[in-house]
Amino acid sequence: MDYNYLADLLFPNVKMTRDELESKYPARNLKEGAKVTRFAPSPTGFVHFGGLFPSTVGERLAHQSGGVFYLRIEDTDSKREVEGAAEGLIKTLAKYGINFDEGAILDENGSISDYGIYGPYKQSLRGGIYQVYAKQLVSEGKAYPCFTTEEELDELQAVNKKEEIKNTDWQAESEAKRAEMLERRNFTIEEVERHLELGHPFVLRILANCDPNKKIKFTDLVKGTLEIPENDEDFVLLKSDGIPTYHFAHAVDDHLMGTTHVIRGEEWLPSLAKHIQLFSYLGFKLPKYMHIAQIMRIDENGNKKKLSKRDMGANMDDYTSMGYCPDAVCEYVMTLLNSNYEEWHMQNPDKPYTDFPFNIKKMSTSGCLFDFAKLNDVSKNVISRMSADKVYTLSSEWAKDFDTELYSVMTADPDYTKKIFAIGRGGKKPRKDLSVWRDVRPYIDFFFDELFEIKNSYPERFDRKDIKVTLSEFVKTYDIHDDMNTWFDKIKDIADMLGYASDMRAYKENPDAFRGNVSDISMFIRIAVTGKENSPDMYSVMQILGYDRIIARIEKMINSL
RNA sequence: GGCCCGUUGGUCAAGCGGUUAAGACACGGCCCUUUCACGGCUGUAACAUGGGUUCGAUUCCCGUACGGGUCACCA
Repeated sequence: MDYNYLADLLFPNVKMTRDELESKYPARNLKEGAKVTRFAPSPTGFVHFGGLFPSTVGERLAHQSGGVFYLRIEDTDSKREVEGAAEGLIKTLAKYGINFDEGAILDENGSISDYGIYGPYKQSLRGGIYQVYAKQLVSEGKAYPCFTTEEELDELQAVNKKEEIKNTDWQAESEAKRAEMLERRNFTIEEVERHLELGHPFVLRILANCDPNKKIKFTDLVKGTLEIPENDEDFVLLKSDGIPTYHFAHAVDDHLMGTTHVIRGEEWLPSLAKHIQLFSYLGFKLPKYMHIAQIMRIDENGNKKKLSKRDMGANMDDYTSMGYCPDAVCEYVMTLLNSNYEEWHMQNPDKPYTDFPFNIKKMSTSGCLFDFAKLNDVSKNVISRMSADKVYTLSSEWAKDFDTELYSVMTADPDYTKKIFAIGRGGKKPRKDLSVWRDVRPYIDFFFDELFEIKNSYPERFDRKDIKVTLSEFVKTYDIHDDMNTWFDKIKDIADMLGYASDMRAYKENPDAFRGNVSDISMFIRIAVTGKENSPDMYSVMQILGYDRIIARIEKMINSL
């Protein structure tokens, strides 16, 4: 077989040689140890949590080492491509601190363009490049055209249509398929010419003359030493439309773009043998690989499942609508990625997570379950460290998009709202009431008459008459200029008057001697003023609400009792 | 079904041949406290399983079970 002739037959328009092509992509000039990583999503939808994982690893590794982190769009599957997905991806990633040095970027018009000399960074624009390598492989007898149609293939592997067949003999089926496929490798130049003349489409397959019984020892930076069987599958390199498959594009692009570390989910592990073979056929240096564990969720049956796009917590846009701070999400990701992150953070509470020395060796080899409780805790701490101003700014930005009523109320008088957020904030032990911006409304609503409604919500156990007396007495004596002690002494006076203990210690020693205690008296007032049984410190709350509002609310409550 | 990966408390996980098997979240109790939130103290709770190797295995090897992934002209 004259492979050069076959190559010309198959790729008559490819004139460029591999050397000519590669001269356009010089080696990167980076310092020793600098890592070149990439995020290479296919634009089929939104960014999901599972995608934030590898991209965070890539970003950290590259930027921590003085290397390059770039974005490549893997849009080789036109059927699944979603309009505008790539643009959305970039914007979302940016929110989470995933910024690219190179690659497909958003220009000032908001559309994708190339930045860097290793482009194009959209695979659909790289057709000519793949063809050069494809032609080379054919001319070396390492790849061949296959004219089997998709329909014929489907018949062969009815088995692979998963669900339906649970009990059939997979092995027999796949052997039959393999035998059939092997047949396709026996063709003559004349047959190829005939097919081509008839305009039959073909795919380009790799000639995988490997022995699956032989194992390759391979070291993955996360998983450690792996033993995988050699690839024996004549997988597709170029689809019938001339566009490469993931495998082929991965080899060519990561070689040309100088990727040093390929970071991807462990679902790629089964195709690793294909990639090793391809790199070797092509004479490319194999990059280092990091197959990182998947994020899991619990399904209806209590089993772990890969967190998929549909699941709660998958879509990053959901985090935005719930009001999670990107910083909190990033920190949570770090805790999952490097188990010593939390310890480091406790020692360096004021440093950004980007100062943390990210360590590949500390990465988990097993998948982890997504845990909202933990995220909330991280988030609560992140918010508790913010200034009142910042909380105001961020929460009102959120409310603008997701709670317009709250937005208009809270932004009407920014200073007033900021005072609310300032309660219990800034000290060594700040309040931690807020995990997400969605929590803001129930936390602050009673400060605004527009969102506040007087209603008798006193629990049964309280004596109505005592409540009434307490409220009237409070109105009589309340002076907003009182300091905290004076203010509270007045409340204690009411307690004494009604036979409630003003001294908690005395009450605890002999509860039966009193009708109740001062906390009950406080509660009478709290419910009238805030409508809630729980609130931040009452003195501060009242200082912010102001005399008129307090008195009005209490009097209304007295009348409703 | 083949192949690959994994398995320490409810969750995330330290550990890398000898430990009272850390810590964080969640949960319970106590303290502080006018409620809440915070903070302090404290409690329940784990090495999937069977064989080896070894003076000694959570740690190393083999098997089993269980879980996950994958088996496309998708990535």
